[in-house]
Amino acid sequence: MAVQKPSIPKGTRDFSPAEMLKRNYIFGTIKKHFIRFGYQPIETPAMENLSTLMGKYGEEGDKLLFKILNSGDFLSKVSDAELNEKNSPKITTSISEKGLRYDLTVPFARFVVQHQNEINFPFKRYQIQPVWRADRPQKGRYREFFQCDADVIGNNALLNEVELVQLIDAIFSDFDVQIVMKLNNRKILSGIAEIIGQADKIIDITVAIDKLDKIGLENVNKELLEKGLPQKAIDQLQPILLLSGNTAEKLASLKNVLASSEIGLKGVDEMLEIIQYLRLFELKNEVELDLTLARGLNYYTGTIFEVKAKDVQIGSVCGGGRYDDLTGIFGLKDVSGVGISFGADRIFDVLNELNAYPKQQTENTKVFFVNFGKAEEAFCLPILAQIRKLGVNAEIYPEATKMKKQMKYADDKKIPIVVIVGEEELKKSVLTVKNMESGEQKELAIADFLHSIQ
RNA sequence: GUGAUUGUAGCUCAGUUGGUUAGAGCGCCGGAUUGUGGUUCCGGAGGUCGCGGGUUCGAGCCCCGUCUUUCACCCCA
Repeated sequence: MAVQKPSIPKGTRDFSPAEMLKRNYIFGTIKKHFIRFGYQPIETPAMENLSTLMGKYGEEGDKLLFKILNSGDFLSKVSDAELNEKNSPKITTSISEKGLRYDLTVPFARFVVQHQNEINFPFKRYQIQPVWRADRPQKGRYREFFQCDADVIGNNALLNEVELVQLIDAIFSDFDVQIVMKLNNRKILSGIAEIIGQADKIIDITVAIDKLDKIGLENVNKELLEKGLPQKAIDQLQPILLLSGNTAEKLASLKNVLASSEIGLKGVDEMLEIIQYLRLFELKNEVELDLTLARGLNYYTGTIFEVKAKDVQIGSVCGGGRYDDLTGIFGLKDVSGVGISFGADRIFDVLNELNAYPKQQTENTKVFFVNFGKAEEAFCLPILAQIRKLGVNAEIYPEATKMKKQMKYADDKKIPIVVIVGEEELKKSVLTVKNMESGEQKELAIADFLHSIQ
């Protein structure tokens, strides 16, 4: 076979040991806080039945699903007529019945329905796994990336939302990254659509006003007009989009504006309750009501969250919301859930840009033994075993090659302590211990050395 | 899916209007130093110029296609 140039698919990445150390720090930190808030781990398969995934993420989402070709002679079930039509979406259902998961929330809803009799509600689960999306990669967007999800399902109380805010605050404080937590409520957005008489256009409206920050009011209005909203409705929308003041003031004005919309008022009340709760404790980061926050996923029905890093431009690093009926489609009615998803890969990019990793790397090798030959090995191996038993990371070079090469190996791996045992040390039954940072070295008795590294 | 952009040594990049044998820095390997890394000095290996086609006496350079990189749009962690 001809030699082929090695490569990986577009939008995917390899991670080196140095990068994995950083990523494990991110996953470890997030996981630690998930557990502290009472979440329990689950995992689901990388692939789901396509029927589970299709139609959950809107029209765009369906296009961005990676589909898996059926095994075997997958074309045998497709008629010549269908093939000649060349209608890809139509044929997809005949040749593919599995797809890679697009997020962790929909598989979780499926999991909950499938295991409803074993689950103790309210069920707080966390899940840290990769997801796949077939869009074009660009800054902060990959085709394979990790999400770290925490969801509470089977409970309506707004305290769940409040705890998620605390969780977000705790995690980013731990990372030492400044963020803004933006909150909104789909019911408020529905109320707004209702009072301008465009309830059926809710998705177009939210998608357009989501861009207010980015493209400005004029362009948002232009887009709304293109989507078929009457000018009168757009005019009615203006004062709402331009609401100013702090969160409490905005909510007070909204209460007036949405007076005739039952659902809108409900949304305002929910936000008010959350704000009340948030007065009970201190947060390190700011929380604000952002009426332009819409979030694309259309299964959200209540509170929606989005978190942006203050010092790095990279889109949102965490997002989520409440979904009242995601399990309904799988046959379990009236189970509401709320959850958030941390974008580990974006957090990775943010921490890289800010160079915000802790200096202490606990996963690295701490003690390295230079290998001088069989007799020295026999002397060192029991000591090495004891060091490991003490919980200290340690290794020995696998063969007696040139010392220069072994020292360079230790230096490259940034191992802080090198133990040298050659003929002389062997005679005296001692260790020469070198501090790689200072360059100092001294002779130590075995017991003294073991004591010093504890 | 739309519009741009990128590709030359392991990495970062030079390479003249198309003209002999494609260069540098870093890294790698060896030596100076048969028991000492990170600094120094000397030497060496490493390239089908992303891939395929075309124009030309001649292509790393021009044209077409394709893949890849990065960015924006759509959408989104």
